Amino acid sequence: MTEGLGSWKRTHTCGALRAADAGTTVTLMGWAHRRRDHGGLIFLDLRDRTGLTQCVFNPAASAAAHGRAEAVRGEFVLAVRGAVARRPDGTLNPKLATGEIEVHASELRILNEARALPFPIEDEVEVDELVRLQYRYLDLRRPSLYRNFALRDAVCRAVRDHLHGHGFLEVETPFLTRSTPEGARDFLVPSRLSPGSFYALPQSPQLFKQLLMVAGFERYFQIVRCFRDEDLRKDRQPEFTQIDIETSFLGRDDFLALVEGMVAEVLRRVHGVEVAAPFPRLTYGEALARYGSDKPDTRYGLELADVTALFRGAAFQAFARVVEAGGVVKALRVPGAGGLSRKEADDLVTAARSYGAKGLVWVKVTPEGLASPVAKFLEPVRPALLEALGAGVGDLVLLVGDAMPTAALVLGRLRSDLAQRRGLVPTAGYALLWIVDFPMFEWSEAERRWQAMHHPFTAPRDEDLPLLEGRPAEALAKAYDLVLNGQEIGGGSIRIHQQAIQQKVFELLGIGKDEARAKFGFLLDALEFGAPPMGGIAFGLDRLVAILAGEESIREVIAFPKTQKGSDPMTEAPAPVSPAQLRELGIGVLDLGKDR
RNA sequence: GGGCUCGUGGUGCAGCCUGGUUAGCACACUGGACUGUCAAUCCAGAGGUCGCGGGUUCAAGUCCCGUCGAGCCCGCCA
Repeated sequence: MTEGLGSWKRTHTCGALRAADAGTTVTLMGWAHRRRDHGGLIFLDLRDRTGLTQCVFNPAASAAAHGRAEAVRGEFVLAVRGAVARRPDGTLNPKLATGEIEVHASELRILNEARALPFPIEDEVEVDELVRLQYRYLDLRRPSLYRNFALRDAVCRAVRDHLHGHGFLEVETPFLTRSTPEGARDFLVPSRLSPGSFYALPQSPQLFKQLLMVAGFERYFQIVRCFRDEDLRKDRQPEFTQIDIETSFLGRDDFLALVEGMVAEVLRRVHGVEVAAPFPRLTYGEALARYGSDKPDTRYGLELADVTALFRGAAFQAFARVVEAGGVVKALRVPGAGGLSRKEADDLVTAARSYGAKGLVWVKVTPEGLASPVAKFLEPVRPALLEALGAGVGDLVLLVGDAMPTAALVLGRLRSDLAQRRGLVPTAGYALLWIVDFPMFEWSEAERRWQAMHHPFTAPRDEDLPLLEGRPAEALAKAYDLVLNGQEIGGGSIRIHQQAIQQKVFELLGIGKDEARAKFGFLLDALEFGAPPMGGIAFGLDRLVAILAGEESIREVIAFPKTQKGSDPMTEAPAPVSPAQLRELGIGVLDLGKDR
């Protein structure tokens, strides 16, 4: 019953025809979106990626075409030939771009049939994500999802055009490379030619892009897949895409200006939005103090306050001891939230604990005074506390006493939880923000050693170089993150381009001379052969596109994403391989059984 | 590694708390009717290992334990 295209050529897409086309004979191709069979007349909405066109089959006009249309079912692939006609008065459909016209079909070819679908091809149908992923090729037929990929394409094109226009070269770097210490868990690939040895898939092209700068390429970029074997989230996939950029001979501010131009170009081209450059900047210390986050959403207020001084030697022992030990007391005033129930208050305490706080003090400001489990201890500082926060009757005040940065981070997360729950987050608009002056190192209590906050190749600020001897905790880095609406969309730094400083940083990170030589020898060598000053950034493309598309999850902007367990329900990857394949690679699989 | 939520015809859900008729509804699907619909309408029909395994009970979709899968979160993600 199905047939080929023959000599037919598609003349128009299904989203193209307008009233002005009335009278032309056209050939459309696409999928049978919906069929309305009136016994005599059959209406058939033909869909391609551009839209819908109503085709009318009239037995009086063409009995053959009408006969074939009777057999058409959902998602059959069709070619329709006929004359464009203005729709009769009263039958125009304002919901369709093509709603002023219809095609009076004279010929119909059924190019392929389709089984009954597991779910309808419609926007806003709620289908279990597992089923969507099993039939992803059907899921992707939904117009809203197609739009996400058109948007993703437009973002990539804007990035490429902008960077090419500024002298950048797109260069590919290896996927099969070597495992490096620090950072995320590596995906490993066994080597057949060197049994027992493994490649690692890159967590990012970090080292290679620096080597391209040593090579004198000056301006490099790549839209490139990166791999990290960590647990998944709605904004984290094991393979994801970065816009990776590196430049030579640019200081931090010149580089940031260049990046701002690119981001502005993207927003202009995909959304027609003009953003003002330079973007606002906040130091890491300020962001932490004011918002309790290194990626604050500045579209709403709810800033934190520091009330440490009020609790020094205070009656409230829990806080007094924290202050004594060098900790801080941070406060968050939530205007008009004083009406929360006991359960809501308890939930806040539970959340605060899960975020790492030892506890959370909540205070309702009522006409009768303070309502709180610890109200009587707070009474002595009540006037000072209310004044410091500008709090009044009806407000809720949250207090966390702890070491920095814990106290601020806990309140920062409660701040964003509460803003969301109370509907304070604007749904439109873009708040772009640079966070700068990150610390070079953070202390890992678990490993009892310093860790690089950004990565081990990040340069310290010139004025902080001396701090590397003895006071590394105070050294700040030439690192920067770009934050969009409270999400980190990019991060980078000016790199160390002098071997001696790189060696010193490795030392502080507990990477000994021999280990550094063994794992990064090629980089250390390169730094001795005339490395230019360099710096760069990497954007999380998936996150950026998800935000621009208004999607919660990056899975909505990745064509074939993985589930939270890292599997693909369609291909059923990962899957076991044959013993022969393993033998060839010199690999045996351990039986880890129940209790590994 | 841990916490929470979910799993019932193809899809989305109800039934579970308080065990006991033939597991119900909507959409999709199949057949029929219908010449202006656009979520077409009307009539009829088919379709279920209630994720899987075990237990309690006279009796389990329902209660208990385990397990698998999905989602969200904590840890993790330089």
